[in-house]
Amino acid sequence: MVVTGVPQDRTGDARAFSSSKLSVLRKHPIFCELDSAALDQLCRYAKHATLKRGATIFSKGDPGNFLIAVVSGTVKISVSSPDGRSAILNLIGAGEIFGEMSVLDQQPRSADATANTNCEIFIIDRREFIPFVRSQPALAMKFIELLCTRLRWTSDQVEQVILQNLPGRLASALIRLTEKHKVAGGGRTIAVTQQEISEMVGMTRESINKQLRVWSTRSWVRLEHGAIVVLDAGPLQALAEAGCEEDD
Amino acid sequence: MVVTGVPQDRTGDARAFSSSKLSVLRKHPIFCELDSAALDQLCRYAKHATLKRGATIFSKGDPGNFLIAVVSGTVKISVSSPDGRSAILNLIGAGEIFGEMSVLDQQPRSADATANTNCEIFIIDRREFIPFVRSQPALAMKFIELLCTRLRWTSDQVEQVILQNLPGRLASALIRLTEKHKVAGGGRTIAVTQQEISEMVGMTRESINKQLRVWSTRSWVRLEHGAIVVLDAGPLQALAEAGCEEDD
DNA sequence: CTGTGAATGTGAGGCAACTCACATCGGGTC
DNA sequence: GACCCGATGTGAGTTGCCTCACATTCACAG
Repeated sequence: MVVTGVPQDRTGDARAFSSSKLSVLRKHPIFCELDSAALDQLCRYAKHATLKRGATIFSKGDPGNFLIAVVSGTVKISVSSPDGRSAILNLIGAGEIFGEMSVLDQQPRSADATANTNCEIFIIDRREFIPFVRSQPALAMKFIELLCTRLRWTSDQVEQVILQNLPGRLASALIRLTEKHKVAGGGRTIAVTQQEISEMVGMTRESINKQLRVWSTRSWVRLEHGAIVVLDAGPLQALAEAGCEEDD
Repeated sequence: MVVTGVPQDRTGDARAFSSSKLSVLRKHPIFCELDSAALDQLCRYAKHATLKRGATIFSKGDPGNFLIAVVSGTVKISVSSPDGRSAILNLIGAGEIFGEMSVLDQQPRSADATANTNCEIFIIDRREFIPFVRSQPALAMKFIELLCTRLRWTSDQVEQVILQNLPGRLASALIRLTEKHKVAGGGRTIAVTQQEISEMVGMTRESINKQLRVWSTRSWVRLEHGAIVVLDAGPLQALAEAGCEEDD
């Protein structure tokens, strides 16, 4: 029901991870300003787990009893229709947390979370976490910021999907993804498959592929296996902002 | 830039509104648990204003220096593309608040807000409000809940727009709107025009009209001027959950 | 009760994106 | 290196929704 097919902390010794837990949590923007004592307490709550690609972390409709910090790998947040199509709402990478919404508002999970690659995660239980938040007032403000970030991301997605056509949506998605992993320099590699992009923008893989091919002949992007490299963000930015214009 | 073409509190006497302010704010789920002293303080911060239909409250990209409580009327939260098409992200009715996101995270407005009907509103400035929130720890938790509600609403919208076809999207939108103004009883009237619905689901008014006509012949809905009455939510619910199925 | 503008109703024709049906490529594993 | 499977590339035919171009109805102001 919770983490399926996943042995939890095979060492059996929680302290074996406590130093790495500390260093991982300390780096997270949500927790980085906590004092050592608080971080230490949080580490004791955090349970370590490893997941195989494809493992279900939670499903839409589940009660939301825990939040998750991703140590390595990526997690896919998605919803799916009865006929098998699915929409990717977000991809959560190393150093990010997710699943906080249901923990905070006690409502059921609003989407599915699955391991998109093999993953290493920390699980923090609601029963321990909520009192912890109450004891750390600054943490509530951090969560407000996090929720605002999520809301902006999701609103952007609505805006694109409703207002833009294929080239515009794809360009917007690429820009959003390059901005997420803010790396300096011109060529930004986005580690997603074309299938994944297609599920993020709500169009078919075939259509996405054809558009990307066009752009690759113009050297706006380079296509690799399991990745897209944005070579020239300029024209893509222009397309993303144009709303529903031509691509040619 | 802020409230355009709007005389602010024409009486010139803030106290003339203080009792009504109090009664309005007290009713709001965000503020209802505050003690009288705190509510009183909040009322002193709240500036009263009336807006004509179509008035701009804020625009996408503006700095977010105030939050708004709607006393009467409805406010439209929308984004628009350069070619004039627009997408409605939310409709805010009497008793609700909006514009909190930019106030909380200090980022620019992510959408436009305009008076969808003549409105009466309270404006609360960020400079006064943020210290107030910090002095009322319970209020932060309330805002976390509010943001979670917004996030669920917006995620739902993404899900619908990506996964569903016209009948499914329209059905989902109608269900969501009936649930928002939770009124007991079978026939629920939704006070929106077909144009507005079309901008919420991202399809043309013509397409929406044709679908609604089909449903009205089956007595699932009744069409009125500026409103849609849901007579039988059952089949609509089924369509909304079916994802991308037929409507017949 | 008459004019006016917003909201609604309806049809004909077009096209962007989908569906389906493949071929190809790459990176693993045995 | 032989196999396999997931990812990518590509074309031909189909369709759901859009576009455009109107008629009609309602609400309200004068």
